[in-house]
Order: sequence, then structure tokens, then C-alpha cells
Amino acid sequence: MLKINRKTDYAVRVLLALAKRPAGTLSSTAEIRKEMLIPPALLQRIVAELSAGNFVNTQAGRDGGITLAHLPEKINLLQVVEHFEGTIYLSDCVTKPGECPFDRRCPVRCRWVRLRNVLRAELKQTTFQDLVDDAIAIRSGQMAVAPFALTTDPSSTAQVNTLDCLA
Amino acid sequence: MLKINRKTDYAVRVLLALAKRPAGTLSSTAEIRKEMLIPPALLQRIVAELSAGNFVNTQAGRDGGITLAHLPEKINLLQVVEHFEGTIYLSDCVTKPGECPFDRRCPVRCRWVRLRNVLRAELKQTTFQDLVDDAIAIRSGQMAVAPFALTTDPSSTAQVNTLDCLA
DNA sequence: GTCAATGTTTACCTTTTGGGTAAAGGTTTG
DNA sequence: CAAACCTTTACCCAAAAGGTAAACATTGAC
Repeated sequence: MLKINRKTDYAVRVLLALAKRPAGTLSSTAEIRKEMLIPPALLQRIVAELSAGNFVNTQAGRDGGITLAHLPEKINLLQVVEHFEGTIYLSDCVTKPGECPFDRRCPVRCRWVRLRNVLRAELKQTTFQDLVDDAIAIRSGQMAVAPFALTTDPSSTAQVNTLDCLA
Repeated sequence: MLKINRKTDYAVRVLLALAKRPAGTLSSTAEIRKEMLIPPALLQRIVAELSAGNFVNTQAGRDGGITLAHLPEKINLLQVVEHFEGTIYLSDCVTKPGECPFDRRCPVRCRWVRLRNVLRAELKQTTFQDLVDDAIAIRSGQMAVAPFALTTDPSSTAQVNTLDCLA
């Protein structure tokens, strides 16, 4: 289906919620759960995975909670996505020799590789500081947002400005 | 996993095999199966789906086979990928209202939308004529191919030239 | 030390998707 | 008709996605 997992999406939202707070703020998962409407049992596991990936620091015990392990500008979307989904490859033929009779001498494989690179570069470019900034811009009406009914025409997608998110 | 289906990959290969032949050449699926090493029973269904999507014309009966329904430059990767995978959205929050408390006013959603647009534009840009041309360039050694061990660093991916596929 | 509030870990479940097989059924040409 | 094609349908199994639950470990306040 070429779609990111919901868990990945949840994880990104958790980090965004933390990034919005003053640096070092300790937040309980219950607090974040309410803010982000994430199923409780699932959030527990996501937090544990975020901790294992060193995205957040945790403090157990009463009055415990989690904080960002790094400054928001040091965490990018690629890191989070690949921690939850594994390294992006797009097609088996990209990594597995012998998957295809053409092996590496295949023009299609070349496209998957290029596409992979574009995707990863795009994800890497976005830090959580960017997301926080955008959140502020959206709230203050300085930034347009995309409608739910998206065009199916990919050519109407030229704008890749940071300050424009319209489809 | 953010990966295209194998079926999609097979379908692309089938079309590429047809695109390489002189326009209008009738090829049996058995012929293509041998060339592309696709499981027989699966290929049957893929061919049927390609036919339903009007990518190929079929002729039943003895000495039957399939041909491209359009010129190679009129078929692009996006059409094929979305026919087999459904329209690309990347995240549920992109299409489903209420998936997320932020709804459309969400900086993350903006990124998924942008990424989707980049992906689709990139796919749309590649026609099967391009792939045929690249196949010739690769065979004649004019075009470098990517190794199986890919870098995990997305910044080493700058080159997006048609005539370069190195990672 | 105990208790309550927190995060951690593990095991399990259900549904959907992916990937593939098989067989019966139409078509066309010799 | 029969052989060589494509078409359609039904089924199967494994893996991934998405979620639940319960037992466990840690910490701070009393």
C-alpha cells in the first residue's frame, strides 16, 4: 500500500508534542496520550521504542515521565521513520541480489534507487524544530493547509516551499 | 514497511519487456514469463490486471498474446504503481478526517502531503520509453548502476540526473 | 517500608495484506 | 474438434499491522 505505519505516525506526534514544550520539560505519557488521542496500551510500547532508539529520556517512578533526548533541530523525520519501519528501500530488488533476472543492470531498479534517495533526503531535511515552527505558523494562519480531497494529478504539486503545504 | 509490492514490480517488468519490442509485437505470457522469471500462476493474474487497466491489449486463442495498449512514452510508472497499489497517500491522516486531533491543522500532515506530491511527481515523470532508453544505455555501459550495498546516508544522493543511477 | 504513580517487558490476539497455487472456463486458429 | 492461448474465481499460507492485557521494575512521598 505504500503507506507509513500508524505506529510511526503516533511516534512522530509524540515527539512533536515533546518538542513543543520548553526544553527539558518532563511529561507523563498520560498527558501526551490525552493530547494526541493514542490508544493507551499502544502508547506504552511506542514510548518504550522511542526510549530504546534514544529519542527520549525516561524517568520511572512517581512524578516520572519522558523528555526529548536531543534538541528538536537535531531530530529529523527520517531517523524516526526508519527506526519504526526499518531502512527504506522501496523494492526488494534494491537490496537482494538475484531477485530479478536483470539484477543490477535494470533500469527499473535504478528508478527505485533514485526514488528512495529522494524520499530519504526529503525526510532527513525535516527536523522537529521545523515542525514546531510550522505548527505555530499554521495556528497563526500564516500557512495554508491541504484539503482532505487531494488532487490525483501529481503535476499540480510544484510548490515545495517550506511555507506552503497546499496540495 | 514503505515498500512497493512484488506484484507491482512484476507488472512493471512485464510492461518493460513489451516496451522493448517493436510496437505492436504480440507476445505470449509464456515468453515473458521465461524472460522475467515470474511465477506462472501469478503472471496470469498480473496480465489480467494489466488488461483490466488498459495497459495491454490481449488476444485469446491459439497464437494469442499481449501487446502494449499505448506507446511506451504514454505510460508512466505512476499509472502502473497506483493501478496495482491504489492511490498513494503515505498516511491515513492525509485522507481521513478525524484520524488525528490536529486534523488538517497539523504540520506533520503537511509533510506527508508534500512527500506524497514529490513521490507521485517523480513517478509520473518516468515513462516506459525512458526505461527502454535507460536499458540500452546500461547495456552499452554508458550508465552507472547502483551497488547492492546502499548508503544509509540520504545526503549522498544529490544526483538526480537521468543518466546516473548510482546511489 | 509501604504505597501509589510512573515507565518496561512480554505474551497474546485479531484483522488485513502479501504472495502464491490451482482449477475450471472462454476464445481463437488450424 | 483440439490445442494453445487468455480469464476468472476460489482458495491457501505466512507475515505484518494494530491493538490489548497483565505482570514487572523503579521512584518519590509519607
